[in-house]
Parts: sequence; structure tokens; C-alpha cells
Amino acid sequence: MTTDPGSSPALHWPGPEPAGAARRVYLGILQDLEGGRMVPGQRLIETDLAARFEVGRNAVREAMQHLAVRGVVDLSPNRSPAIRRLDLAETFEVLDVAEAMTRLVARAAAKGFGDEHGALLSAALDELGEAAPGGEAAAFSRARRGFYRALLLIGGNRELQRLFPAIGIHIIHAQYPSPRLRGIRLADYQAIARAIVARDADAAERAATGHVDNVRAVIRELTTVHP
Amino acid sequence: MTTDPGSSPALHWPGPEPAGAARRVYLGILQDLEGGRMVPGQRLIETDLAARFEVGRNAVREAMQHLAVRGVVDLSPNRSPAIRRLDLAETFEVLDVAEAMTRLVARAAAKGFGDEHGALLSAALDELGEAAPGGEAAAFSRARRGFYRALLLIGGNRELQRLFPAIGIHIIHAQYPSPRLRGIRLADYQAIARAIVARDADAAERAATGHVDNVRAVIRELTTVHP
DNA sequence: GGAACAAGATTGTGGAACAATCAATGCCAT
DNA sequence: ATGGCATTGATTGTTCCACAATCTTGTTCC
Repeated sequence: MTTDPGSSPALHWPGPEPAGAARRVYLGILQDLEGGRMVPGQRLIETDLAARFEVGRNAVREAMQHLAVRGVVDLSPNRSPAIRRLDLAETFEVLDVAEAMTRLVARAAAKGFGDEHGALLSAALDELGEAAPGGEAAAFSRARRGFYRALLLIGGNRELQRLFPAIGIHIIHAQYPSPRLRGIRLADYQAIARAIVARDADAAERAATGHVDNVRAVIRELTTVHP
Repeated sequence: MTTDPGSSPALHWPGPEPAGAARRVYLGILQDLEGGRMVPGQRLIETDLAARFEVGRNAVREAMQHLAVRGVVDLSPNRSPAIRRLDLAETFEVLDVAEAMTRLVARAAAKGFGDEHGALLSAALDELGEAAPGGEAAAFSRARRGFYRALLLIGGNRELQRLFPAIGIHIIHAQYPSPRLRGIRLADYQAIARAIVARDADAAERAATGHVDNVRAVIRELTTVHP
């Protein structure tokens, strides 16, 4: 058995994640972001990160590329990478893309669901339920990723597995860290899961659409209340 | 004025394309692929490419990352990058993702279309018309990219601009270089453009769906005739 | 023929050095 | 003062090198 070092989850996800030294930087930045220790707009200096994570500038650059693919940082030539900041318009643009992709994920999972997937899905839901009420933001983020990972696995679409993680969802969570989003998510996820277990692709797609609509509504509310 | 070296197009696309040295490698590989000088499954050796394009191994690695994002090469640790090869199942998986995204692109363009976009769109269509009949594959590929670029520009969705080029379409064209696909595409693109000019989002989305269905049909035919 | 071993090829990684570019600072002239 | 301008420092872009880690291939021995 290969020794899986450090904070990596148990399941190996065949996605476009960096490996080796770059992975340390990549995961470190993501954790900082989830923990609120980095704010959108913040700049990242290569040499600082290289020193902090004890890697070469090479690895830092590689990690930045992956983070840029995930929509976490903005990369522009001769400028320090910066944590991506979404204005309201771009937030909804991201949600439009997220809706299209999430519908496809839900539909694929419903079509591909088999009895062997029941345990996986309910485990993901359980983890969500535990993290939702009052837990830390990081725990809920992990559970949410696990849920989508389960759906992608059930659906079996490799291109979707490759592209779905590239949607700029991380930043939306980082920029709108409202607890209200969590409760809504949990209920929506359960609805999606029900439709998947019932192998009802249309219902799963509707549930996914409804979920994104709910997220839109909460964000609209959060931003319009603000004077 | 900055000297724009070599084969770069005139319009600067604010997408996730590599810059500088890595760009040479990136564009070179893509051209090789379009020209049929590289076949799916072929392995790429860092040092060879570094020597061929007169850049450092760093730049080659960066280019490989970008190509992997575009779904052109497969990257796995401690292995030489290889031109991605799609089995039939994965081909249709890519097309499922392409359908969802293309629908969104068409819908966004229809909603965002303004009179100022007319010239851009018709120019893209003209270029397609010239390249379609008997021209080279590379010219048609360029025209096709220009068409989608116009749509993305009209739609104005920045997240879509970022993610759409990541769909593994390049490989599909490299693996199924049938002239039949070209004719179908031209007609479909004209239909999509008509709906966009009419600002009919539903019709544009239907046209996009129909187009992907046509591509599916051709590929199914191409592969089932083959014993 | 097959398994264990050895040699070679290729990638993974860090580091140094320098060029290129950008950002901030301070200076000067008006 | 203040607007423009040169200088300076900080940061990224790029190549080259060295070596470790890993995979691949070929060979030998049983």
C-alpha cells in the first residue's frame, strides 16, 4: 500500500489535482481561503510562498496554474497572482455556468445510479448533515465537495469529472460565507439525492436547477440588503 | 508598439492561454495536432520539445499544463505527457458536456446580442464559409474557433469564456477528421447565428442542441461502419 | 519461458543567475 | 503645490544546472 502523506483525503480522486510539491502549496492556499485567512484581491508573492511551504518557485508556479484553472486566483503576465474577486455580475455568470454543469451532473448520476452506489451517496449525505448545523465552514466545504465527488463518480462521465471542479465555486463560498447558504444547501442536496436514488433524471435535473436558483436568491438578498 | 511574434492572431483573447515562451510550445503542439503531425496516444518528451522550440524545460511543463486543461494531453505523474486518446464512450461523454456548454453559449449570445455585434458575427460566418468547402483542416479549425469566440464575446459571460475552451473538442476533431463533419457544422452554425441575431434564446439553444446531435450522429456512423 | 536484476531514459525538484517588467518613490521644473 | 519624469526596488519570466526519484527497457540467470 502506498503511504498517502498528510492531509489528503482517503479516496484518490483521478482529477486534475497537482501532485507532489505543488500539491502542498495548492492545498495550503485552498485551506487558507476556506479558513478566511486569505481574502479576495489579496496578492500572492512567489518567493514568500516558496519559503513558507519549503518548495521551489517552480512548484509555486505550478500550484498557481492549478488554482487559476479552478478559478481561485487570477493570473496576469508580470503581475503577482491575486485571489480572484467577483463583482456581482460575474458572480451570477459563475452561477449560470454552475447551473448548466450541475444539471448535467445530477442527470448523469441519476442515469448511472446503481445499487452499489447507495452506501457512497448516503455516506456523503451523512457527512453533510453533521457538518451543516453549526460546524466549521471548512468541514462543510469538505462535505460539499464529497457530495459532488460522489455524484460525479456515480455519473461516470470522465469529461465532467475533469471540468466540473474548474467552476469558480470556491470563490463564491469565500466571498459569501453566509451560514444561510448552508441550510439551503443541505435541503437541496437531499432533494437531488432522492431523485438520483429514484433514477429519475428529469427530477434530478429539476432539483439541481432549483438548488442553484436558491443560491442565487440568497446571494441577491445578501447583497441588496447591504446599503 | 509591442512586437507580437509569429503566428498569434490579431485579437487578444483574454482567456487562459499561456504567454511568452510557453505559448510557442502550446501553439506548436496544437498546430501539429491540427495538421495531423501528432496522433492520439503519442508521447511527448520534455527535453525534445525544449530543444525543438528553443525554450527551457520549465516552459514546456507550463505548456503541458495548459494543454492538459484544454483536454489535449493526458498528464500523469512520472510519465511522459501523451496526446489524449478518447475511446468511444469518452467521446460521447465529451459531447454531453459540450452540449450543455454550447447550449449556454448560444443562449447567452442570443440574450446579449446587440446591433454592434452584427459585423463580428457575419465576419465569423464568412470565414467559416470560405474554409468549409475544400480548404485545409487547419483553416476550418481556426474559423470554428473564431465563431465560438464571437459567440462568447457576444454573450459576455466571463466564466463561460474561461471554461468553454477547456472542453476536449480539439481531440475530437483530431480523432475524427472527417470532411463530413465540416459541412454539417457550417449549416448548424448558420442556424445558431440566425437565432442569435433574432435574439431568440430558446431557438438558439435548440439549434445548439441540434448541432451536437448531428455531430453525435456522424461520429456514430463513422465508428459503426468500421468493422 | 519467466523472474530478478542492471542500465538507461525521463520526469520531479530545488536552486542560482540574470533579464524584463512593473510599482513606488523622490526629484525637478513649471 | 503639482504634474511630469527618472531612478530604484520588488517581483515575475526564463534558462540552465544538478541531482534525486521513478519508470522503462534490455539482459542474465535459473
